[in-house]
Amino acid sequence: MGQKTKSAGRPRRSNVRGENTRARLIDAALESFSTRSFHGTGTRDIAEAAGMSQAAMYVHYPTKEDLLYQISYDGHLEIEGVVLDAVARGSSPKEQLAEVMYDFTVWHARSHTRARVINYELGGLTPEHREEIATFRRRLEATMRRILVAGVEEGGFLVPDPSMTALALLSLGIDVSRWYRDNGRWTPEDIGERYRYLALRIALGLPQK
Amino acid sequence: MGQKTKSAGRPRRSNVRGENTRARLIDAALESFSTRSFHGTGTRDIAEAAGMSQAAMYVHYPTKEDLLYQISYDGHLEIEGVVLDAVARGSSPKEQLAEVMYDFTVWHARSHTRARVINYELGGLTPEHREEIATFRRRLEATMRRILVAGVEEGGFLVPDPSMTALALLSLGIDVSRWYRDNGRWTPEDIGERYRYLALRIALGLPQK
DNA sequence: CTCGTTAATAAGCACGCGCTCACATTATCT
DNA sequence: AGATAATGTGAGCGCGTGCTTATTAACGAG
Repeated sequence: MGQKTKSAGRPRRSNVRGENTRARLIDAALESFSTRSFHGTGTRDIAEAAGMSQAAMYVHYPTKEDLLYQISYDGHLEIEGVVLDAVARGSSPKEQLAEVMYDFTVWHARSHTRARVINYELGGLTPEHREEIATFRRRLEATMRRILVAGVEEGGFLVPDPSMTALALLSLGIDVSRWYRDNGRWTPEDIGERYRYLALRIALGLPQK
Repeated sequence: MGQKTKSAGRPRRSNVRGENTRARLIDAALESFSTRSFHGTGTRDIAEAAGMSQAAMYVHYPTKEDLLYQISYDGHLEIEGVVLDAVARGSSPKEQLAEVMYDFTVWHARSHTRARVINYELGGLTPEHREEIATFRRRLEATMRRILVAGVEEGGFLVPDPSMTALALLSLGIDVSRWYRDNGRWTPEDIGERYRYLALRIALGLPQK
């Protein structure tokens, strides 16, 4: 009672008709949030870049913040999928760490636009939405931590503080989205390979082939 | 000719009279930029937090962007000092890497407010100012790279790609400012020690004492 | 004491902001 | 075909934005 009806609840998924329009809005918002930041982007900019009137945007998203929320939600869902797939492919902690680190890093380089928004623009979310995204991130940290703990228990890993080390490994991948530039000297795959190597050195402490 | 006189040139350092006032403005801007982002902060917010009228701010800084520039400039100068001091304290690449990584990380945790602004709000700078800050950052990367290259040449380090590894090591420290929270479970020194250890494992590949 | 400089203010200007409204058009369903 | 809901628009509202202006007070040097 007395609750605002606006901007609450799950990401919307109404009929098919406006699907394409919504995708264009998301793309436009993504691009602008990434380069000019959430607060630096106007709703007019977004609508114009998506090729429609400003009011049309409000047909699909009730607030500008909802665009950011949708982007953040979808992005975190996607990363979670990437990471869980990578974990599933590995049959030992060492393999899992290698797979996760590679995919996580490659994703952050390849999708650096999206990654920048979902990592650095969370301050634009409402407290409720921010908290919802935070649980995604806690799950991610727990997944990484679990791999390290398993590796330690099986005897291969030497990791004195799995909690902080998990944070550090994720840090490496996340921060790629900050410094990565298209047309730089490395491809996302180059970086993924190097970072996988770094992760294994951190966990195993021995030079890897 | 035709150049805008405003917002150009080095950080200002006029007479002593307003020194304290300027410091208050910088502190207020720092706090607000850090939590609400550059574009999310109003000049009225800054002035009020600094305990003066909005117009008084313009006596000391010609634009809001100049506040950000001053913060960024001073911050990068400070980090550069921290890093160069650490390098000077080490008498071998291994010692230098250890010292730099510790101090760099501790600084980013301890000064996470400043660090967040100077790492994540650079998009608010004018292109000229942004470029000026970029040279600070290139120098920093070069310093780290030089340590790694020296360590490889002296035979102790196993680092296949010093450029990317230098970036990764700096990444680790920088990203601490993103996730660090006061009253968290670790002190800045805890994180510094752990990260020094990570750096040595990355460079040397062997478990360190 | 005078004069130029620095510091501070209250008021306000032009404009851009997020968002709404009344209304038109279009697609879908019965 | 006609009803219904979804999709789109132009105009505009109230307000907050960065910044300026006119003015006054305090200060330091000659």
